Amino acid sequence: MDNKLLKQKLAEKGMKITPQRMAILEAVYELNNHPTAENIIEFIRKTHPNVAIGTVYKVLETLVENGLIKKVTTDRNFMRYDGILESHHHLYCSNCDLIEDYHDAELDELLKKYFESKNISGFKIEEFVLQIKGTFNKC
Amino acid sequence: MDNKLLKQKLAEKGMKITPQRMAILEAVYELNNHPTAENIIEFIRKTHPNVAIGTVYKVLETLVENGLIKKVTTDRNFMRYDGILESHHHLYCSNCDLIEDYHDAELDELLKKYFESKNISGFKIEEFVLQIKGTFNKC
DNA sequence: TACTTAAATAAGAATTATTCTCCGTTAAGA
DNA sequence: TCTTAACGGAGAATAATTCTTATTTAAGTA
Ligand SMILES: [Mn+2]
Ligand SMILES: [Mn+2]
Ligand SMILES: [Zn+2]
Ligand SMILES: [Zn+2]
Repeated sequence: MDNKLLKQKLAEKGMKITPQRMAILEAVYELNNHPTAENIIEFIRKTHPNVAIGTVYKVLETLVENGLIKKVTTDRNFMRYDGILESHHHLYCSNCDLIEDYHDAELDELLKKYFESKNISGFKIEEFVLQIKGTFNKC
Repeated sequence: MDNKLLKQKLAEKGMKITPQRMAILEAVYELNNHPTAENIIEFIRKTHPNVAIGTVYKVLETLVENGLIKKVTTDRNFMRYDGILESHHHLYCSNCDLIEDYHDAELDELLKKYFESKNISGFKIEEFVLQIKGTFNKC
């Protein structure tokens, strides 16, 4: 992804544009399989050897708050991040740490319809994420 | 839950029966809103003041491995646990740390049917967990 | 019931991921 | 160019979890 676009994404959210933010946002996009902070640090070190670890965590938090990336939960004790904002679900591998995207507009529609009819009392739904747990044949 | 039943559950899995394991398993059942290790430690301290923290983590891991409890993922940096084994989904509150169970056999059936028709190539599904994010009116 | 032993626990150190603090630097508007 | 609030670097601090080692115990066996 080119710098123009990265700058634009930050600017759209009214965020100050800094090299660190651009590098970290780009890393989340490039490392497309839900990278950890660790993965991101390793990646950006290649081009930005002196970015502080604390900065990476801070920037990731800020990017999440501003809706430029999302957190992906795992049953391990570290966080993972996702640069894909459009609604999608996740295939979690039971054998390894692989989390694959599962895009399915038909499923989204099905869920949306289902919960429109069936409204949950006392709760206002913002979004769904279906965790699909299982194993990949390749694993 | 009485001791007989707790013992039985451990025995069914071929696990050695210890007071610590019984207390921790009972705590997960009693603290029914997806307790953290911290919550569990606090709870069992009332009756078992000298259980080591390391033991709690170890036992929780063992209970998960043996399929007596499940982990519940959050976007915070600690794990939560669930004593309810039957398929169900979760309402995550965006305002606080509340995670409420959402049981819905109709939805389970819908998902099962949907993924039977639509099979995901190269992936064998074991279970679904739908994360329903939003806000409770009371929050 | 007493004996045996592998497995489990207590205590506390160590590790890991993440957050915080403080001070120097910089982006962006005037 | 100047100003300044926001940002980032360095490293200490914290919080959750894991590891290590010695001691204890559950549960099978004689
Ligand atoms: Mn994704
Ligand atoms: Mn639950
Ligand atoms: Zn795998
Ligand atoms: Zn709430």
